[in-house]
Amino acid sequence: MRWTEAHIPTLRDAPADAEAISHKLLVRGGFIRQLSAGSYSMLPLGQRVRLKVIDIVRKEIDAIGGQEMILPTLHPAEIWERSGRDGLMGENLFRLQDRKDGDLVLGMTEEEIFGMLASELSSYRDLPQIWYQIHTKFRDEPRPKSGLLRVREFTMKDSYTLDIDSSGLDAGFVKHHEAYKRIFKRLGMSAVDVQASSGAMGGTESIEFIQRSDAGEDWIVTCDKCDYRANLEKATSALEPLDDGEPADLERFATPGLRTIKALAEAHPDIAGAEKSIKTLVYFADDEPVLALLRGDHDLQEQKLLDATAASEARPAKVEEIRELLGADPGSLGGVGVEGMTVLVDLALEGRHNLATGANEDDWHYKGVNIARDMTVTAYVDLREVKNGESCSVDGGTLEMWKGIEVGHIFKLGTMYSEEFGAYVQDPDGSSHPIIMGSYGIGIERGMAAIVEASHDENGIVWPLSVAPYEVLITVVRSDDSETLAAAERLYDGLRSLGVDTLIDDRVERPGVKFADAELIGIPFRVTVGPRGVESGMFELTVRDGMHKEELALESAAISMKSKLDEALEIISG
RNA sequence: CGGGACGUGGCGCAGUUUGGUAGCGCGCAGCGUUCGGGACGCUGAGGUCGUGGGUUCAAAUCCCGCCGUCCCGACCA
Repeated sequence: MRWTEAHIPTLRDAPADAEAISHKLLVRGGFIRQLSAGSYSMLPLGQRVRLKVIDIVRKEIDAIGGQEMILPTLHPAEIWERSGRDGLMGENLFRLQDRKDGDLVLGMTEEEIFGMLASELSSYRDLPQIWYQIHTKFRDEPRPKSGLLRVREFTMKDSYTLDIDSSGLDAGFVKHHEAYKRIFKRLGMSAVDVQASSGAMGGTESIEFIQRSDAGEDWIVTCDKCDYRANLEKATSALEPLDDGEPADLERFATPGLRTIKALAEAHPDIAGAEKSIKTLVYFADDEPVLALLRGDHDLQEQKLLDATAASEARPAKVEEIRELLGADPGSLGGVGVEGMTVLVDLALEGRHNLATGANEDDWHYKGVNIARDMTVTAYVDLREVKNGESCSVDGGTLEMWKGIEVGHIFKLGTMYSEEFGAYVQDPDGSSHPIIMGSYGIGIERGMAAIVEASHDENGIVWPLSVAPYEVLITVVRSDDSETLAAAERLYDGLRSLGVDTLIDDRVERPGVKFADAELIGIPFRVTVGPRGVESGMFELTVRDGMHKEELALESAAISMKSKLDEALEIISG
């Protein structure tokens, strides 16, 4: 492509209040433009990158047996009502009406539609299947932000596995897991797989792929010794064992004015240290009151509460609600004697005794609390949020926390969609089984932004070769000089005939402008062609990543450039 | 949804406190000089000041409503 024929409007200035560096660079470089909050146009340069990302994703999913199709994004709302996700997704689901007042929604993912298609299958012989599409998704995000990182309209590769049994699901899940690792490697990313919560998708197991970046919104916990990696929403850690001594009797004691665990611990260090206290939290999970009990020095991880209650929404109870439920204000709450209400106790409290907790009467507490003896516990579950520096529950290593961007997520779904949409097949014995589904997503444009977040310098983007809008940029230093331009054109034709994706900057601009633009748009290899080089028979090659320079002999420049590219591509795919 | 800020040529902004009919930088067009790291001179084009209403002789500026955008939080596959 010739720069003078291309649409590459680079800018000196970027949106000043934008937070994410990838957003600034992609706007300045002429890759994207914002239309409205969370809605972006892909300009020619951006579209080239996007298509290269899509191509890599498509090839890898094809390679594990995926069959590409394309489904509607406009869905009758009734389908989402049937799956129950209409309510589950709440405000995040775009809704609209057609001319006949029919309720429609725009798809966020398409388990429902794929499930409906799967209902046409009738025999185990039809399985397994991997179906996928690369298509637009809509989410009415409460707060789009950070450019392409969180938008309302985007492209997702969503694939779905259909299997007769859980071992089939496991196999499809592993295939995707491996394919995703290859995809992110080929995209030039260092994204890692971490254990994750399934959230509103439901299902049993899920793994996220996270690109480390401060622009990310997920906190990841990793062990410095082993390969334990988990989203904070899911992460666990090992705790030092505590000795509670001999079990004592339950006893009420007055605690006037003591409304925090800290105050209680300071006033009664012998009986109510934070580790020996119970933190009592009252939540509403889908309008159902839940008591969540944690050790006094621990914090609740709300996603864990959601997972434990299978609720789609949780919120702390208001003070008046708490008073109505338990008869006391926060600060004097406890689980002793609570009946007829879900009581979830964190695993760190299991088997503990001689603890202190509120008595559900203002200014009174219990001591000598033995959870198993004195409370009606619905379940012991993991509710605690891991803290930085705690010990790994696998090998005792030290846990570190860092932020990252979720670029992919794979789920073992189970049978909920197939049951709802009638996707059953018969096994060899003739009995009918719901198809077991898995679902697997990659956000294409978010991936692009994550690449930029991870790969840029002070002068601009450093695209990995595999997704760069062009592989080689020829910067013509004096394109008004006919001899120089002719030499550059010969190189351009030579590279193009060798199949190299080449952009030639043939603008009549000063060199500084061209160099600055070259670095901004981040093409991996730049060949500088100027009168000086034509004179001496050498072109200068600059590798964008690191800005290393070397010389190319003029007459063989195209060939040697091509072999350098092949070498680089081999490193990526090998 | 709560808090904060902003909306003025294509882009980035000043002007608003103190009302008098719009300005700067970049970019763009023409001419000339220059040009291997964001050149310079001259000339020029380009703006319903987000929008609706109000106050006023007069509104980018003051008042009210609405819309939009960004940031923090809540939220979020």
